[in-house]
Amino acid sequence: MKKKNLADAACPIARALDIVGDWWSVLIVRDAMTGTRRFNEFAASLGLARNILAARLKKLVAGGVLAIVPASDGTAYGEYVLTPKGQALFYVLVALRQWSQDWVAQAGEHVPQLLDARDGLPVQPLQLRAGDGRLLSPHEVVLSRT
Amino acid sequence: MKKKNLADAACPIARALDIVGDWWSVLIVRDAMTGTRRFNEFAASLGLARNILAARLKKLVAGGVLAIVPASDGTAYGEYVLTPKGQALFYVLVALRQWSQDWVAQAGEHVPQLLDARDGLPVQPLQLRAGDGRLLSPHEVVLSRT
DNA sequence: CCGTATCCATTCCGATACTG
DNA sequence: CAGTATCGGAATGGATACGG
Repeated sequence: MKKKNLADAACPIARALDIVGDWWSVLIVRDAMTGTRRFNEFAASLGLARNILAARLKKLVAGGVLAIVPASDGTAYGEYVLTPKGQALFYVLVALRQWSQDWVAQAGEHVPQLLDARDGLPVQPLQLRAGDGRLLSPHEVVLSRT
Repeated sequence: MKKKNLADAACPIARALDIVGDWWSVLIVRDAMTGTRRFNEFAASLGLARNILAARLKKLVAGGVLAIVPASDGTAYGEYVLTPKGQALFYVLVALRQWSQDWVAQAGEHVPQLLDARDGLPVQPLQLRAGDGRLLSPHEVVLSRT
């Protein structure tokens, strides 16, 4: 049987997973946010096979997360850059990274800092706020069934 | 060749993906946050095969995201509940859901509301703040290379 | 340097039948 | 009700060779 298609699911979380629900796509977006732009840069940084990198890039372009721009230097090849839609995934990566640091921490690892591009100050953790502005912890909030 | 193992990757994002990097795991956690606890409840809600549901639940338990508690009613079977580590994934789901609603919106859909469990008020979007308290947009911030 | 094409192994997923 | 066992098809992923 065919794999289930989440693109037209009722739940927005499920639809998001249809675009970035796999493994490599998330890491590609992560690398794109650090300035990686070229095919071989992605391949070298991620260490994945060229064919599946090509497939993932194609899917991300089709999903509107990445776009191919003509070139920045003189070369005839395109570069993969994040669209605004792709840049908006930043919050997802921050949340994931924060969760991992809080709960999947590894001994003696170098924690990559999240920095403000202008002043270099470390960014504060993500925070959920209720309508009246007060902070919420996860167990105070309910995710309604879709 | 073997699939690459991200469990001991240097990047916290990659390590997180080793636990919840697949499709169904995210949806299982989402359902767990809405109160789903029993095997067949998950199976019915997600519509996935029983064998892979069993495998995913096992992996999530091994990863410390879910725990099996004896029973809440009288039955002899266990129930799957989120650990604190699993509850902390709430922020990731909120970010993902928010991104999807902002950028992958579907016409005429019913948007599931995110509510404060106590007063029922809708929750405000996730916000990133710099050290001095001001709001940051994604393109203002740099995710440093890992 | 940027991909595509091919081959192969592994994994994922669905359907179903079966056991306690 | 809660799984386990098995099967087949599809997708994923790695290695490599090839053409633009």
